[in-house]
Amino acid sequence: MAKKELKEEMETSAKILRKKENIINAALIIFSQDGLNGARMESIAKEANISKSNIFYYFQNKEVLYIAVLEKVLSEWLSPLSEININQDPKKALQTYIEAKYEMSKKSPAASRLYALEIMQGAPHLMPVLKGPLKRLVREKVSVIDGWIAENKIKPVSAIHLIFHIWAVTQHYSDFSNQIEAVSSHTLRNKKFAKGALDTSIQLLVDSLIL
Amino acid sequence: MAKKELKEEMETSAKILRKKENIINAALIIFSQDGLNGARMESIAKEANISKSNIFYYFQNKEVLYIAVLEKVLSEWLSPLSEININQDPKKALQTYIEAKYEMSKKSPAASRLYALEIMQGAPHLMPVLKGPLKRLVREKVSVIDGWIAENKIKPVSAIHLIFHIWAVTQHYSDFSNQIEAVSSHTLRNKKFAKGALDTSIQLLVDSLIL
DNA sequence: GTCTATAAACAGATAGAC
DNA sequence: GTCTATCTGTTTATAGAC
Repeated sequence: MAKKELKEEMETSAKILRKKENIINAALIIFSQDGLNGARMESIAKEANISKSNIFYYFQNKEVLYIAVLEKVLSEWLSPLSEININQDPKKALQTYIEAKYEMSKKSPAASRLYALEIMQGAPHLMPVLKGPLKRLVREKVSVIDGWIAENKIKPVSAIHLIFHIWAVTQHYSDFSNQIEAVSSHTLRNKKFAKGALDTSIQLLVDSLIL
Repeated sequence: MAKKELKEEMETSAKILRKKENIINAALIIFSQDGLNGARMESIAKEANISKSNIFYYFQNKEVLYIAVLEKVLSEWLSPLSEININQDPKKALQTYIEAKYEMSKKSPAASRLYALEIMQGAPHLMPVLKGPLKRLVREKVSVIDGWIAENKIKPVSAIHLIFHIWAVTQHYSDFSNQIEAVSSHTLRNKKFAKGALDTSIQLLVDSLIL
């Protein structure tokens, strides 16, 4: 019966997705530590609690798996920027954006590291996204910020460099947490320390621009 | 004759150092792209224009070479912070520090990336330096900045987070140059763009603190 | 679908000629 | 000192039992 077959197919499909999801999550942890070349399929298998060959049942090869991990990470990684628009209050909009970036870095440090590794290695799998959708998105937000300046709502500042500064800081507290912890004995997991980091960013990157 | 032998030994030694230097420079390029595990000795050999086995004549194994590269990078990487002291004018001192960090990132992007990769992978070879000399250095500079605040020379700010913000930005323009170039079509090699980056950092991280 | 066993390719390191 | 050839251990990927 067609209806039953369809239901079974959906269940199977959902099951496959869950299995793939499990592998992708394990792969994210390993790839984010060692990069594409440095990561070992054996380590991913161990992390996922399955056999190495089982991974190859779901993913053709290492690179296909890597790209699947990147795609999962990317969508959520670039989304908060989209929220900013010209009708918002500048202080509130920028503050919300920075908070969202901090929140993501804290929630998904592995995703942050993987993104950083990919970019630092020349973004071989990501360059089209950077040059296409991300570039358009940034250009759009630059004109929003320029609009605020033109309306005398914030002090003059280079919009694109402001965006880069925000990216720099939020990425740094996540990716360099080892150094930060070694030097200061704190990480973003410490609430007071996290508040200090965020407050300093707001003070330097937002409040300093408010007239 | 003793004098002649000594001279020959020194020449040999200098020659060995030059050879080692050549290998280290090639290794820096490869390690900074792929990290310790991801890098291939074959790639380093090719970059150095010698055979793979020749590298092993000068360096016992891959890790010894990696540590030699790290040591070369590290000394110059952490030095500019030392210059800051309480008797300087705050604006000038911070500005000079930021300029020095930008200059280094521009001059040695590979060194910057290698340092970032090592930190992101848990700093297995660098942790003692971070927890020892770097931590002491930072603590010292925090008290310099706190001194400026106490003397009402700059606005109140979290000194350690200010330092982290400066590190974040200078590291970012170097390590994420691929993303920056993809998005903005410029790099720090473009003088006008580099000036825009530096000016924005000074505006946000220094001038905003001046009373 | 998942596993064990194994093939095939690769990479670090060594041996030995020159 | 530098190279080519090779050894040895790993690692990706496949074959085949269950």
